[in-house]
Amino acid sequence: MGSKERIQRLKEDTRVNILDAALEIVKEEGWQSLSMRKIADKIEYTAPIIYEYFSNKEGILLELTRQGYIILGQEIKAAKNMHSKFDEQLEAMWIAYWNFAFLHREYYQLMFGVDMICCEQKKSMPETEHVNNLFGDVIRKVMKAEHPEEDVVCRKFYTFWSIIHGLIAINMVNRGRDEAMNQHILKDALKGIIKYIDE
Amino acid sequence: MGSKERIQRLKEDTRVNILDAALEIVKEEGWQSLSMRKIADKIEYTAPIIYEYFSNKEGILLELTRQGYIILGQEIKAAKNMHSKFDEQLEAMWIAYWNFAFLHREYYQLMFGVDMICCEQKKSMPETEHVNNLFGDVIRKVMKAEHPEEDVVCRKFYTFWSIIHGLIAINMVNRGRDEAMNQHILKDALKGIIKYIDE
DNA sequence: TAGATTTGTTTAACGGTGTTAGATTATTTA
DNA sequence: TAAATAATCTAACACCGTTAAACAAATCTA
Repeated sequence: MGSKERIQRLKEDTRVNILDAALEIVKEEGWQSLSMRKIADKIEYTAPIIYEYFSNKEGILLELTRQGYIILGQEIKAAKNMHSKFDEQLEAMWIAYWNFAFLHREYYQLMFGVDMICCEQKKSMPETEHVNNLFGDVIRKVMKAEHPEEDVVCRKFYTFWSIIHGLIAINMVNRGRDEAMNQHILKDALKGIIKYIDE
Repeated sequence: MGSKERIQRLKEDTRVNILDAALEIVKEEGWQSLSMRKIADKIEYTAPIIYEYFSNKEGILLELTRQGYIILGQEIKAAKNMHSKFDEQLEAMWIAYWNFAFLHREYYQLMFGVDMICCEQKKSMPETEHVNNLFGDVIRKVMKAEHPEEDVVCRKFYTFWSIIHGLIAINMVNRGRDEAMNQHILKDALKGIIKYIDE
């Protein structure tokens, strides 16, 4: 009677295999050339089988987006825990965000690419919310005011995010640029904004 | 014998028609659903005829990118000419950049979308260079140093660009957000960076 | 164990994509 | 008017996401 569960586990396996295969293809050939048939090839099935596990291609992308947010959340949390001062925490967290973008380039492109899909579904994803809250909490603590208005915290977060995302995006299209220069820009910008944060 | 030129003019016309049709489709349905056949439909030809005017789809996108840079360049120049002080010029230019992104959303997405094509060909496009120089010139003037190193000017430009681009990108995916808040963030960020520029 | 039922998987197809080669029509030239 | 050239289309190729139907394999039922 345990065979039910064994089979359930096997099914769960191919679900994971699909996601892994997709990511592997993207790493090799980019998002543009990810196709259902290629995924099927890689897991040694035919294409329609994928629809037993995901409702469509977007379903796969959405799941990978979730994976990305989970990884990002972990790495940001880890970076935070390396420091005790709030402003140092904040800086470390954004640097972790930056590193994530280049260490997991494919995830980042999927999660924050301009053209990208979803948007509505992404909003109602708890993993997204979680990452945002991680930043919100620390920003709130860095700010001098006792009970800063939620509005202002949100604005600060957006300002940060914009700067980092802009840096990353521009560095991704003009890729192969001077890495040292970028690190310099990043630290410069962070310092400037963190100082500027408690006005 | 003037008929040669008349025909040449007609050919030039359909070239323009192709580009116009493409842009119109994108405005109606987005970049995702732009197809050669739809363009052909709109100009009342069949698809293969387009290849008489452009080597492939990417050729069309590249030409539209160029158009975009020309418009952007004009609007930035116009904004600059409205002011005499250098720092005011710089602020106006970036606001013009911001406005371009939302006034010509499609162009902006094509020119600066993360996933996007080209990159190599875009580098060797004089129109791109021109826009960059417009900013470089003014940044150089705003800086206090007599002859600032080219390196530093470049870094400043990238910092600016990153911030604005990030703001725009994030505002485009989360579109329909509070416009007033964004204007506030934009002006805030600009003021901060312009002050910070002559360190 | 034989038959019925469910499950897993594939084949074949639809309508779409970018692109090319070849046939066809229209226009210009001699 | 006949030949040559230019303009345009038809048909096809190879790919894409997706679905319906057919098939095979395992499971359940009597």
